[in-house]
Amino acid sequence: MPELPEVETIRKGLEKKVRGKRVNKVIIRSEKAIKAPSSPDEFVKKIEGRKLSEIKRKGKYLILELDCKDSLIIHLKMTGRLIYSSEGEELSYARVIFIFPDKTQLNFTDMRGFGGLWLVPDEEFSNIPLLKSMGPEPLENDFTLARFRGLLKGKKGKIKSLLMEQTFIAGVGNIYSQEALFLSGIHPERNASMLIDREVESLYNNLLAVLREALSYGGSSIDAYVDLNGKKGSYESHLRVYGRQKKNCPRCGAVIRKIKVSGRGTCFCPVCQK
DNA sequence: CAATCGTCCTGCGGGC
DNA sequence: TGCCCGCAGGACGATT
Repeated sequence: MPELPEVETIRKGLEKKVRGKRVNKVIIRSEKAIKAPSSPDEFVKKIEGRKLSEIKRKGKYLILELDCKDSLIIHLKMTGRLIYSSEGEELSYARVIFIFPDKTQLNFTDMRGFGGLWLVPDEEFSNIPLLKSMGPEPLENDFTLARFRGLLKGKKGKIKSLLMEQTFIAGVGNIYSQEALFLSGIHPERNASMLIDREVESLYNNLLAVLREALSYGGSSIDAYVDLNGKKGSYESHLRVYGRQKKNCPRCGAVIRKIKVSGRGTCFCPVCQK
């Protein structure tokens, strides 16, 4: 499931491969993938002939600005992929295809079909409430320890659920919330209001560290994630607790446990994380 | 109001 | 061994 490091890897790929290109043709194979506008025909008409300008990211959303007032928003959810290929490739898998004049194309594929594309007026994002209420970007310079402390103030929920809330911090999901908590020695079910100063500082440092580290490896290929060239990330073999239930803790050797936190699978070391 | 639950979907793997 | 049930989960809407 692509989180910040994976989506950012794709964003960089898009910047390199498709930024500045004009979209000659749009093919929709799965109308369900088009979330806005309600008419897929309108989606096609508004994009064909337009040029892709800036490629941005907000949390786990990709924002492809067109050379008009509209932006193409993409969320990959669990199994969505964006694959850049030469024209004609990947056609049988793709739900939506964007074809460029240089005989290349951008394919949106999505096995489970939770992902989606929105074409919305620039910066309005009216159909996507979360884009308006998105929390701060953890890897930006203004995300300081003081700001993190401020965000936590008055928060009462389980720390792991809080980390995954996109309105709290942008782009953190099930993988990196678990990794950051492990590195900080904090049990995922601890109440956010009960963390002491030292733990908050540790969590801040480790969250940033694990996101940066994963980004440097091109993300983790959990589920279906690959980059724009169809290449897997290489961080999944470095994950310390995610998906490692019943295996040994890399730090103390104890058996890693798996529990449900707010209905989501969560791995942790019962010895290291208190 | 905040927390939790069900929903969408389908490939795969844990468990019998 | 082989098969199949249920797990996997981001975000949202409904519910309590």
